[in-house]
Amino acid sequence: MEAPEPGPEAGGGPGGSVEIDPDFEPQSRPRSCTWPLPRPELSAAQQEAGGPAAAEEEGAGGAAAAAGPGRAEGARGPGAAAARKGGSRRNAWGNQSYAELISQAIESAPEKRLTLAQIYEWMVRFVPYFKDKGDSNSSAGWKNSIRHNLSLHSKFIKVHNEATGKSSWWMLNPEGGKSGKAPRRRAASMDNSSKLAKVRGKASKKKASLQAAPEATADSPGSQFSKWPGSPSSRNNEDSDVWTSFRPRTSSNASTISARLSPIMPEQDDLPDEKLLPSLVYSSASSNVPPTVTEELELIDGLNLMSPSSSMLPTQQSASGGPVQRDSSFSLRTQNSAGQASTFGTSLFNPVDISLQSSVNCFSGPQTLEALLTSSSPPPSDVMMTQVDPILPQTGSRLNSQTFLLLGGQVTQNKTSPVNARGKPLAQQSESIGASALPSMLSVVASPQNTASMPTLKAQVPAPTAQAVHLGTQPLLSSVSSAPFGVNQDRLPTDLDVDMYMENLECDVDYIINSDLMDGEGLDFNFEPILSTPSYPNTSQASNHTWVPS
DNA sequence: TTCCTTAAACACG
DNA sequence: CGTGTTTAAGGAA
Repeated sequence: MEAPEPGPEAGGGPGGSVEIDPDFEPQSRPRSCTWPLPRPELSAAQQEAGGPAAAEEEGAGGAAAAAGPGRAEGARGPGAAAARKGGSRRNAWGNQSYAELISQAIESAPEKRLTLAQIYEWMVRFVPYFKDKGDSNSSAGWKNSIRHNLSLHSKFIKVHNEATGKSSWWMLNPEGGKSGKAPRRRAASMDNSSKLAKVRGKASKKKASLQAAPEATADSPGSQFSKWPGSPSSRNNEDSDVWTSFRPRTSSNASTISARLSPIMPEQDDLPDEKLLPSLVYSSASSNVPPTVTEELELIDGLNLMSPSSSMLPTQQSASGGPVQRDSSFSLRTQNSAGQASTFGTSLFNPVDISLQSSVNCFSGPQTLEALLTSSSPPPSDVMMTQVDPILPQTGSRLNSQTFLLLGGQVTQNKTSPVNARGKPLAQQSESIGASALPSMLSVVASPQNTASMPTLKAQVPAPTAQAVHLGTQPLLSSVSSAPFGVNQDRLPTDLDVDMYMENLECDVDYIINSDLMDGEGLDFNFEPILSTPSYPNTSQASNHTWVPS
């Protein structure tokens, strides 16, 4: 039924269109990277094939056609065709599974979060196979599959997004459970890895119709804990709403935790199970954050978040972009904006990119997170600074934690909720704060460079999680190695050196690596390019990139 | 067997 | 209607 897709892609018309390359990254992406991401399968596929995207498409096309019709068989049917090539394309679009594609999509987003619609968009834009069928109309089965994958795998987490009124954000679970299962290891080490080890109980079974407990539908916004009591950071809470609501994914691994904790009562009873909780707890331990929150924080934290609302650093983007329309996220083609052309990547995802992430310790309060996550609203939209640069070679490990902690900590306090007076006062505020406060902290940190120097701080913070610092991310600059910080530097405290930046960057990278690849297990794929690719190919997504998937 | 895709039913706003 | 969740089935490695 929904396979009407016709032949568009397959045959016909498309012939010409074929190359999406040009398509998706017309000019905008050149350096910046709209979606910082690497082409999904292109690289891989191409690599193998060696060539011609066209071929790919064609193959795909054919496959596509087939796919529609026959359920399962469709999938592979085409495969044969593909197979002929190198023998690898599993699906019409390449080797990657939906889950992988989704991951890439999310990864590619500046903030690592995307709405369902955006994910679709991404698919359409980057994966040749879907290119033709994207858009509107027939929601091909692929969309269904996307949804299915999102829900199914614990590797994806859903974050409530109320600002846009759209659907929730989908993010990658730091430790995610790769596939729907696999409890993997729980973090034994307290370093940072703990994250949530989810265990998948899998007891789901039927939901029957209603009897399902309330928790089943965690949809309820955060009614229960959204407000979690006693917000530690009570300082601000004007907007506290629901922010990330974990998706309980009942049957999935996540469910475990969520089921247990989230369902109700953030109270302390959550400790029943020795296994999971501990992990969660650790993070929150220091603060009073309710378990639930903790969890979230953790997750989020892992991904990237920022610290308290104010923590942001100065940014510059705002200048150029000026008014970024946050909500317009969809306007993919926002290139128009005054020259910014940040490409839709930005816009697509969401203009607002936060920036700094803090670790849990900061406890910045849900609100913050919320804000950030939901980002659409009052967040410091403009803040952004570094971004992940592909370059940074080594891995710095995590010394930054302190840095970041510092920032976080202090900032946290400072901040408050000024709310905006104008439109995006926050930004301003942050700026100010950033300017004044940060510098000092930074300087402090900077000097030492090592952890050793700051015992105190460290002590304060439990820091296991502190790994992530990650500052904003903005494609805009994407300065990458070339002139990256120039801009930022302006605004940033002079105290810092490039090194600092580097460190930050490192963090990013490192962090990313950790989070994304961390397990390494199955993921070797993609994003790496980002990191590894030293220079952006600009448009060339087609060639180069040799990261081989294993 | 397990992983993955596809399809579809069902709930929710 | 779009989102999300979940179950089921078939195919491939």
